[in-house]
Amino acid sequence: KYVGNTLVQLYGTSGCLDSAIRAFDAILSRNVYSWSLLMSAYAQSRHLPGVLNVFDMSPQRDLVSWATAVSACTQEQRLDLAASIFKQMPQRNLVSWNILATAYAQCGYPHDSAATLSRMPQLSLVSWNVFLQAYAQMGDLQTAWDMFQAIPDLDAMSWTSMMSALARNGDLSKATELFDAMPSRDLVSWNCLLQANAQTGHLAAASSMFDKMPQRDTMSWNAIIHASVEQPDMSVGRDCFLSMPSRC
RNA sequence: AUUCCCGACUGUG
Repeated sequence: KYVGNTLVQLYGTSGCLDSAIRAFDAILSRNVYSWSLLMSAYAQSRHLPGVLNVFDMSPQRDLVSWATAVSACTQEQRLDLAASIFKQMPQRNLVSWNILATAYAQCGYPHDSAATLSRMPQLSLVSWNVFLQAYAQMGDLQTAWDMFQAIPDLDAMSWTSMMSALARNGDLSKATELFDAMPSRDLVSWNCLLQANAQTGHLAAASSMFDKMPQRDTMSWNAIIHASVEQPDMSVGRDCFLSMPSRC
């Protein structure tokens, strides 16, 4: 029933902006979802003017349309635009506020991010994760840790955020402890600790992780190749590079 | 049917 919208989404999320636009043009009866999906397609292709243009042309705008617009400004570091659009929103929900808090953090203002979150009447798990990341970004690992302990229903992002903060702070052993304690590990959590080891010269630990990983992507390969090249025997890095599949 | 249904927010990079 929503074949047209689904096509726009499919092309949009895979970065085929032109195809997404053609799919959108082919839709006979566009609804508010169609317009949002086209905005998302532009956002995925990092084309902020396109996002805002579609937003302006939309016959109807709902919370999601507004949220998509603000979020697109955020990824281009346009805090001024994000804040300006946020102020004009006719309604706001929890997600809107989460996006604003994310905007502050991503533009280098973790204190404003935390201040925003602390004024919110309700917090979701996403909010808590942004909160934790804001304190980590300020370098306040103690508060981040206290928050980590207090968050109900921690998810993979909470665990990886905390682990990443510890690793960035130079506490590789605590980061490793956290990794081992995680209820489930995904590619991002593996890559995070792999990179932490690789970037600090722990080639043995990095290699061991690399071998044990259930899946690897280009970031995993990049991390291990960089680490291999940083040590005296250059042939290790070369062999590693040559053994990398063209698609992974 | 504000409850179903196609869209928005957070982690490595």
